[in-house]
Amino acid sequence: MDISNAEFEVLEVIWQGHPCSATDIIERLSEHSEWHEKTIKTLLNRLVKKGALGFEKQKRHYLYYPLIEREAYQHTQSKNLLEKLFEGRVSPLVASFANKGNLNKQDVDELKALIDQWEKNND
Amino acid sequence: MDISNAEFEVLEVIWQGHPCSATDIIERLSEHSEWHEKTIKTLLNRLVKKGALGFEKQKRHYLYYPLIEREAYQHTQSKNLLEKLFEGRVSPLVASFANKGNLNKQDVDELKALIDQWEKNND
DNA sequence: ATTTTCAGATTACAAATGTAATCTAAATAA
DNA sequence: TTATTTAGATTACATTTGTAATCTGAAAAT
Repeated sequence: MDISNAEFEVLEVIWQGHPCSATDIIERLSEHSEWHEKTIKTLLNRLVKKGALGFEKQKRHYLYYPLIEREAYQHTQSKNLLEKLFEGRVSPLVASFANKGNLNKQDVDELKALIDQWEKNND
Repeated sequence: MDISNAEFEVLEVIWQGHPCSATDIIERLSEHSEWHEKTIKTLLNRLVKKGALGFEKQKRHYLYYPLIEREAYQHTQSKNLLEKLFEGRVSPLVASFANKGNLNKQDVDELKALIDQWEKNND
């Protein structure tokens, strides 16, 4: 299932709180985008057709909810990128950030904590 | 400049060794894909039009070379993904890999080395 | 009970993408 | 020198994506 950029924007607000009506979604998106209501309806339809969203009929409008979790999506997208560009491994990506001066102390502290945790679980 | 998946495959083999002729590229790609020669020519044209490839005329065929570096492409793509999915920070991505059991000792060792290096440069 | 409205369904249409086939001019073969 | 080959240029066409407009039927208003 391939989710386009525009579709992703819609999914994103649904992940932020669901189930929710189309009106809801349109309202929430209006703060970040200039999309026409009709555009958003189209994207909702496509997401349903792709199996990324489900809905329940409620009188005459629908309540939508995600059929894929944000974490799962994050992970598959990340894996795809790493496989495409970094032989599937994380450290070259981190190295690339380090080399460009795009790592700060907070990032490094978090990485250290992750490593400690990993070592606690895998000794 | 937006490079499609198919175009990326072509760029990838050019990064692996350039300058190179279309014939060269077609030959190298034939080991990994079933693309028709004409398809590859189309992709070369599109990459040139997009400014991702340059070429020099050589008698009647061209020698192509990349106009963007792989490292630069890696980095912008990585940043885009992180901004889209992880608030622009690397550690949540690493955390996601750790949580899925997708980190091994080599990865962790490399990350530790990166951190040491970073701390040496930023104390 | 009619009319109006509005949610979702269907249709529209241009640009990008995947995947080639055809055209054209120049180089090479005969 | 004429015929043939062939590299790159141009054209083709279906699908996906961005961005809506129109249609349709049921709910709400009068």
